This record gives sequence, structure tokens and C-alpha cells, in this order.
Amino acid sequence: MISQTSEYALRAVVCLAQNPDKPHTTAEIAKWTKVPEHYLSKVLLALAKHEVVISKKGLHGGYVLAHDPEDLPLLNVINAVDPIKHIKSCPLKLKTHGTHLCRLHQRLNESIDMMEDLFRTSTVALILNEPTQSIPLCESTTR
Amino acid sequence: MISQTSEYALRAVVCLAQNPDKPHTTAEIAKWTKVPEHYLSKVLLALAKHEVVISKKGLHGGYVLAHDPEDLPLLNVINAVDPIKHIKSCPLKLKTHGTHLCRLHQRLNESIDMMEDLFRTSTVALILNEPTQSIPLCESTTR
DNA sequence: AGATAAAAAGATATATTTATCTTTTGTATA
DNA sequence: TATACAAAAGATAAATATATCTTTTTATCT
Repeated sequence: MISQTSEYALRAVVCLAQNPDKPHTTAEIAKWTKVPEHYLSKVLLALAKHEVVISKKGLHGGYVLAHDPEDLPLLNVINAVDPIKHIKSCPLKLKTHGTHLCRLHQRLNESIDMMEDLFRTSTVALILNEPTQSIPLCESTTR
Repeated sequence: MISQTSEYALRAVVCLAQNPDKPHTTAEIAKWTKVPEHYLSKVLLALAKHEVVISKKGLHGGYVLAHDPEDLPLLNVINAVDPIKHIKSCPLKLKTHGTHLCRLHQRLNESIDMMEDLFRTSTVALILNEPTQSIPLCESTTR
């Protein structure tokens, strides 16, 4: 439902949000989030390109969040690495349908819209602060 | 968001629902739904295995729906070919999380649940009967 | 300036999904 | 019962997503 790549991106972002003190290297984040290190480096690159995170090269460099967790919807993270695609025109290319979607694709689109809305209204901060029994993906961190 | 395979399955089922008069061959359905014929045959096979459609071999054979469109949620179609997977345990295998999902994965799961609910409450009949400007994926049929 | 740290970029490999082609099996009907 | 029809099954191929490895560029600190 959500791609592996999006899942990795979300993990990385939540991890950075939990450790805002200083930049963290790909290797560190990979270790905490259990994402394959070299693949994560691509994911972080995409996140940096879309200004979800900021990268700093060189000694003491690494990645930090580009925004407050309050201002960062999960949707932004997802769209940076694996954009949610809406159905805009008939996938069957029926001439008679033109720009109108048939009922089937309207329904499919509805479900995509619903999911997108949930991710748009869920910020990273919400994830961090919601009451629950498990602290998000971080037994290795100090928290 | 929904796999290509699920999309194909839904198209085939809607097509059969619109043409309930007699069994239809893979070739016919492929033509109407614009799904690659040989791939569609695998998809229909899976639908038959899960009793969404009924297959008849031999002359005048083909596929018919196994249920009234009123009794056939889109979810059943989707689950037959590409089951919706819920997140049941921590994907990071954190010992401290055990059976509890962290907030991140609770959220992801919520979105999966929402989508599943929509598909569970949407029957094929609903697709056929909803008012709209485009008749579902069928300019080639008689309707 | 030189050494080192770390991201960026590029090249390659593996796995999964999607698609095609061929052969076999079962069924109706002439 | 022979024949044609159509699904079932199996084998192969192409495309895409995921993952790994290597080299290059850029920044920091002595």
C-alpha cells in the first residue's frame, strides 16, 4: 500500500525528529532505523532534493530535518521519494470517457484521496506525541 | 497505491458484471478492458481460485461472475489477486516493541484500514449504479 | 595545505512485478 | 468419437523496484 522506499523515508525522518541535537550520518540513521545503508543514502538524497531534510557534507556533517516536526506532514516525506499518483484520466484511454473518470476509477481515486488526506493531516510531530505504548522505532536512541 | 494487477482484476470483474448474459472468454474480456490478454488469463485464474468468478472450459466456455454484483465488494476482488497486507508487528523487529506497533506504524496501518474499509463497503453493483457521466470502462459493449 | 569525514554520483546486482508464449487438460457438440 | 474451443499450467522474458558497491566531490579541522 505504501512502498518500501516510502517506509524507509518515514523511518529516517522520524528518527531525525527524535534526535534533533546535531546532524546524523547515513550510517547512524541506517543503524537506528534498520534500513540498508546504501539504499538509505539514495532515499536521503531524494529527501534533501525536496527540502525535507538538509544535508551537510564534511566532518560533523550529515542530515538534519529542514522543518519543525509540527510543520512536516507525512505526505511531504512520501511525495519526496514516491509521489502519490492520482488517476486524472481514464486509464483505458476510452475516447468516450475523455476527461471524465468512470465509476470504477472514481472509486479508486477516492481511496487514494482518503489516504492522501490522512497523510496530509498527520505531521511528524503527531507521530512523536501521540500516546502509545511504543516509542517510534527507537530502542537504540537515548530517549 | 493499488497494484496494476488489482486494477486489471477490477476491470475484468466490472466488465463481467456489465455483461452477465453468458460466459466470456479471456480474449473478449481482454479486448474490452484493454488488459494484456495473457496476463489477464493469470488474473482470471486467481479470481476463479478465490471464487470471485466461475470458469467453464470448452466450447461456449469462459468466465462468469460467481456472485451478484450486490454481494461482491471490491475488496474481495483485490484480495484475490493482491491481498491487502496489514502491519501486524513492528517491521523493525525491535524487541522492546514486541506486539505493539509504534506510532509511525499505527498511522500507516490506519491508512491501510481506511482504504480497506472503503473497498469493503463498495460493491461492484455500487460502481455500476452510481450516477456519473461515464459508463464504467465499456465503450465496446452494447450498453 | 593536508588529512579526514561525509554526502553525491555513478555503476552494477538482485528481487519482484508485470507480461508473453507454448503446451496440456478438460468440455461441449456435431 | 473426432474436433474445435477455451481454460489451466508451465516456462520464459521484460520492466521496475530494491539493494550494494565504488568513485568523486565538498566541507571541516588541524
